[in-house]
Amino acid sequence: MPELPEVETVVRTLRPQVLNARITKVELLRPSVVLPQSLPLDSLCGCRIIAADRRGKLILLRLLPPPGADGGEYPACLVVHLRMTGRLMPHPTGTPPHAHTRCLFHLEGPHGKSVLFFDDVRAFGLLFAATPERLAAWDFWRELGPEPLAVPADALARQLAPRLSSRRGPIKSLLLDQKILAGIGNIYADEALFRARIDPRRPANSLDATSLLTLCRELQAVLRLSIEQCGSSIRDYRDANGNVGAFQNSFAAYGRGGQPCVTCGRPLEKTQVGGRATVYCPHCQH
DNA sequence: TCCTCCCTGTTC
DNA sequence: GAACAGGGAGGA
Repeated sequence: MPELPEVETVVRTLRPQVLNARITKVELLRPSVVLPQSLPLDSLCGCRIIAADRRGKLILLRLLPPPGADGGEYPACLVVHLRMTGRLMPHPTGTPPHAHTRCLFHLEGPHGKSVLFFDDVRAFGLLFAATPERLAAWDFWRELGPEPLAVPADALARQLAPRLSSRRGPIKSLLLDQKILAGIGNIYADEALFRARIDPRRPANSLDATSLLTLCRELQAVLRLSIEQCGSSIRDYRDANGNVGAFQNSFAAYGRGGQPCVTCGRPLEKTQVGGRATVYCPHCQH
């Protein structure tokens, strides 16, 4: 379940392997993973990868059109969303597709040839070969909320305050809303709320400035800790080298329903908030 | 603002 | 053989 720290880790491990490589061929094994507004993936052929970035949970491979490109429409970037079970990993040329390989990108780079695999067991992930115009017209992209780590915690709290002040829904649901804040999923929402000692069911507009600042501080802290440990691996997640993360060993709340709270020792409660599995400590979080 | 669906492997 | 995992779209 790649969230911000996992996607950041994928981008960091992928970058040195694909930078300055040229896409020579694309094999789309499952056409439904391509967004309807995408250019045909064949338009990626000849393009050179000049950067690998992250925005929220999105991976962006920035592209330069082939030299002497004329007339035809070329993508400026390839957007990849791993959703639940997506993986992006280069393999040696000739490696046969796996059972859940959705797309293959053949690359010719400074370090030789390779094939970038997009694997996705549950086929929730998506690919989008985008021009700047097509990207700007994508609602999800246009409405994406602020980056949680782009500014200090107090500035983040000031960005969030007006977005939460009119919302009576549970604070956890709003943390998961990519329009409010980009990159947070179920793991880091539960972990941040636990560390901030805030009940996930509390109406968002009931948080005062102090609580919101605490939440922003704890959210940033937990995201940074996880990035340091190369993210969390529940079952599917791997970085672009095939390595697992380590932060799952540091979970205080996520997946620990019924186990003792690391703060007070009482059992953690498992419930549903906004349809999502949620674990919290009824004694410590208010 | 909440519910259902998409998708498939794993767990109960 | 059903329940569950869950990000996001779409509908009630």
